Amino acid sequence: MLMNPKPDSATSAHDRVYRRLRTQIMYGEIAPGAALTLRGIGTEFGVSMTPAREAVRRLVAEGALSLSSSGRVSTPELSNDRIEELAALRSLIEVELASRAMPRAHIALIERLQSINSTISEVISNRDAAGYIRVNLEFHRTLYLRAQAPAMLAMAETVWLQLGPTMRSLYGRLRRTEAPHYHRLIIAALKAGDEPGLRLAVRSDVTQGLRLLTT
Amino acid sequence: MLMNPKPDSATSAHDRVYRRLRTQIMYGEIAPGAALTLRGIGTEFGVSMTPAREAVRRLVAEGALSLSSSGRVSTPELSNDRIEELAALRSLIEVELASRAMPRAHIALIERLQSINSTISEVISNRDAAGYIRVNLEFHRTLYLRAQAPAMLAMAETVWLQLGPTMRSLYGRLRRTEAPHYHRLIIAALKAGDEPGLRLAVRSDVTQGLRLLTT
DNA sequence: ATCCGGCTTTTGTGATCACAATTGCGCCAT
DNA sequence: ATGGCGCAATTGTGATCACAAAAGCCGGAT
Repeated sequence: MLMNPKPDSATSAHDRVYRRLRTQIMYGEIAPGAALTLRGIGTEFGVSMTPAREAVRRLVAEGALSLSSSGRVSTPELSNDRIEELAALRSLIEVELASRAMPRAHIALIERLQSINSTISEVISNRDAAGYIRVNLEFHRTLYLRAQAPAMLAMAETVWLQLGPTMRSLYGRLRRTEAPHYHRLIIAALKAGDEPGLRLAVRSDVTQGLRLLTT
Repeated sequence: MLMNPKPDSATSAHDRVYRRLRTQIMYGEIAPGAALTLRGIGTEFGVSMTPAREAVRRLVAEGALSLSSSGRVSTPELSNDRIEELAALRSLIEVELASRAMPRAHIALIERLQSINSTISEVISNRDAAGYIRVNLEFHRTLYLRAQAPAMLAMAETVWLQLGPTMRSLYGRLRRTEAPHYHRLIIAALKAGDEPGLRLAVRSDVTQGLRLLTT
């Protein structure tokens, strides 16, 4: 007989290191260009270099960290061209995810989205950049999970990961005082069953941060 | 003064292993579900387990290999749902790449595409599945390189990688006798500067293999 | 004060080892 | 012949070590 082997806690050391690093990067808790060392990560998480190396390699493969020619690891500093590309990718993938999620979006999901959206305000008042990014992404992820498209969602999360360190400085410049306008448009389009409106709202929300680069 | 440090040959061992494995997987030279061992890979490439492990981890992170709960590594066997998702991703990303490449596509590029396309016929007559996949992807990559969008191209290649082992069996069922019809449509649209036609042709070419699943 | 040289320290890489868990084979009982 | 049990071989994981290269630092010359 196979007992349930604690599916969440039975993780290897490199996986723990990977997940914690990944979370820090995705939520913009590490500044762009910050340097990391394998031994430093190892001692920070209480493991040897081996799991630290594997976690770092994995994050490099996902574009969350960049590797200098001499093997040094740091969070990437993205060029404006690359940011534009990643925003375009977010738009392409997330519009599709939202579109696929819409037919399955029942009322409980919409209420959940409204609840998440309402917590954004208090995070904003605390000037908590990482918290803002986290709640914002939770809003999107909650919607996209309904699309039942794990490969697409993984792709979208990879893009979020690559944008993580940059988002912090971007949202830092953005002196926001209220919950994002486009989130309300997304919820309204979901309620109305308005698919073109949903696609437009998601595209607008995703590319909105881009304006900070050009202006 | 900084001399050019042989940018292509100065590679670490794990990178050599990674690239060779990646090529084999992307071009469908490994059947879906095939098992791999770290020690096996190590001895095959004349290195120890350490570089083999890093190469495998990297490929797992890219979705090119799948990891069982006990850490065993194998090429993934994709469900039909996942294949549909990946095809949809190819369509989204590659249509955008083609669209961005079109304004920069001068006559030399079109001739290059025609040249690549003409070699497909002879590969087909040899019943060389891996060769067919390789030339087919080279056709697409050549076009997309002109888009000057490295992040998008990397995303597209990741999808190709995930589909690699499956493509072999897919193209195996496809008894093809001539170069793909949609490649000629792509070239014609490029020549005519017909952007909607190009988008349609790319979308059709990319999702064409999918019909083998449903019929 | 600034720039250059050499030296020390830090850092990544790859090999090897000990260990635990899983796998898979063979043997035995029915 | 078949199904289950147990042992042996295989395999992934993580730690440690030796080594080479890169980075940072300190001092001296100009």
